[in-house]
Amino acid sequence: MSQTVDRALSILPLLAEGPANLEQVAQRLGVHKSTALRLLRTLHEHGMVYRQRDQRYRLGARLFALAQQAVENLDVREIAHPYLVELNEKCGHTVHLAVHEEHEVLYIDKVESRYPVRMYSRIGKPVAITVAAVAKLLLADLPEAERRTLAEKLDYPLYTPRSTPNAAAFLKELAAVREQGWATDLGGHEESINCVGAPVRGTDGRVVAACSVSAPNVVVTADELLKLLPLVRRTAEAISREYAGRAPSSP
Amino acid sequence: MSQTVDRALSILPLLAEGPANLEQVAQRLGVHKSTALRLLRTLHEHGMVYRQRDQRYRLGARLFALAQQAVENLDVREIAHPYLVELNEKCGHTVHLAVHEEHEVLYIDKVESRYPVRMYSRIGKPVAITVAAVAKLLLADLPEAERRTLAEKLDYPLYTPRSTPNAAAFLKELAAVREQGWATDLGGHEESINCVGAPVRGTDGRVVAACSVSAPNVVVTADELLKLLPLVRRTAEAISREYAGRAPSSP
DNA sequence: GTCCGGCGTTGCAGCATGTGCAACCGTCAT
DNA sequence: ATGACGGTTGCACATGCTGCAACGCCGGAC
Repeated sequence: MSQTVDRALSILPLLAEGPANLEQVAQRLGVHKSTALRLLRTLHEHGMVYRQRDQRYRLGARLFALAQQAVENLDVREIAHPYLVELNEKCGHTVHLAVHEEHEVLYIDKVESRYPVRMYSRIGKPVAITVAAVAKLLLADLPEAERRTLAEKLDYPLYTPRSTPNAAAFLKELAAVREQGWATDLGGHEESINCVGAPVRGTDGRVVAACSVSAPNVVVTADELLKLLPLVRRTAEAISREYAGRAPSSP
Repeated sequence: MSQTVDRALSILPLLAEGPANLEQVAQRLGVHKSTALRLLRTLHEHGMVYRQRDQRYRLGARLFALAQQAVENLDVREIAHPYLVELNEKCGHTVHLAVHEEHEVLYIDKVESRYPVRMYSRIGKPVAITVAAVAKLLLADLPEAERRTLAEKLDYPLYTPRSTPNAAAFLKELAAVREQGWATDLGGHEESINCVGAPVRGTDGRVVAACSVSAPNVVVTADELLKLLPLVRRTAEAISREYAGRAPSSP
């Protein structure tokens, strides 16, 4: 729409391929040297490009700083919330969103079940890290070394007979979760409650959050809850797209 | 220099603080809504900004992709080379540049000593990972869990009586290196050869490479070599600045 | 040492292009 | 229904971007 800006922005992907000098830039843009110079100067003033010793241009530090700041200020909860509400409207059960932070996994959002029977959980509360579906999803994404170290540090309380008993079992479970891209907790925390969850991923594919649907046996059986898996996964993927900024946007 | 581009680029840091709608952007830029709209549209076409469901604007995925591609295509060796040559001209000894790659530490550049006595090493050759100064620098920067796992996997060949004997000693050495920001190898690989090295860091502070100066006892004593430490560190810092794109650039 | 070629830089005249305005539209809340 | 709000469109004006040509600097060739 704006020619000048259009040209200036076209320089960036070009420089991403590697350093280039003024003439190369001008040529690939199809403009006069002086035009390219002014564009590059403006980009330079904003720190978007950097001038090497040999005068060639490269992408600048500001670009990285911006990208980093943007990620930091991205609020998964804000973005995810409408999707969680939608998910709740479709299935009626309790919906959770959780993140991994400082050796803990925390609930950061919750949409209450529309059934009279509700489950106990609170936003900001750490989850049962060895059994919760969301915890498995978040920890399964850690690099192998960190996963092992963490697994060995944890306690494995036997909330129920189906709780994860020890580090070996936990690591095996995490490997499975990592592989399949979803997770469950079938009565591992409270005998009568089941969950299914799926990961929310950022631009780089790393898991930044996890969402889950939970319901007590008295409302739906585990088998029936598992039928919701595709819906949960689609929701998580929609959040991922919006979070990563890839969704098709309207005109 | 270019008003339009200048305004367009000013939008980015503004959006990095968090999502904003058209009017907010227009207001903070001090321009008419329609002007801001056209700028945002252009940015949008290039994927630099993303439009959320609620119509507000955010920084877009392209920005992250660009930043990532740029770091991938950054060639440390190319950037470092002139600095290594300069370092060699100042001290006369063999200068090495190494990176950490796939469980190995590799020499990727070398400037030969100007003294007749030279040391054996080859570009592309893996370094003695448990003793070399550059290896210590690169491994010291790994996250604690990975460092431990790696240290336990390694063999500790006794090249000399001063070689690192085992994982515990190695981890202790890495902790010291991490703390002090430089490393040595005093006869740990070959009895008569000493090295001092310093890390090259990227924008985010992570160590991306390490450079070192090596010299045999017959040319300079270890004490004398250590006197070069400030010079080596300054060189590594200069490379870091250039690599990270922070150096003061000429008009 | 001198010349030459390449590349970045500057000043300028002309007009393409970006600008602000005002009117229009869709949505939401009252 | 009605009004307010925010995004969108078309347009006339002049701003500020464009390409040209001339200049200066550096580095290599001979």
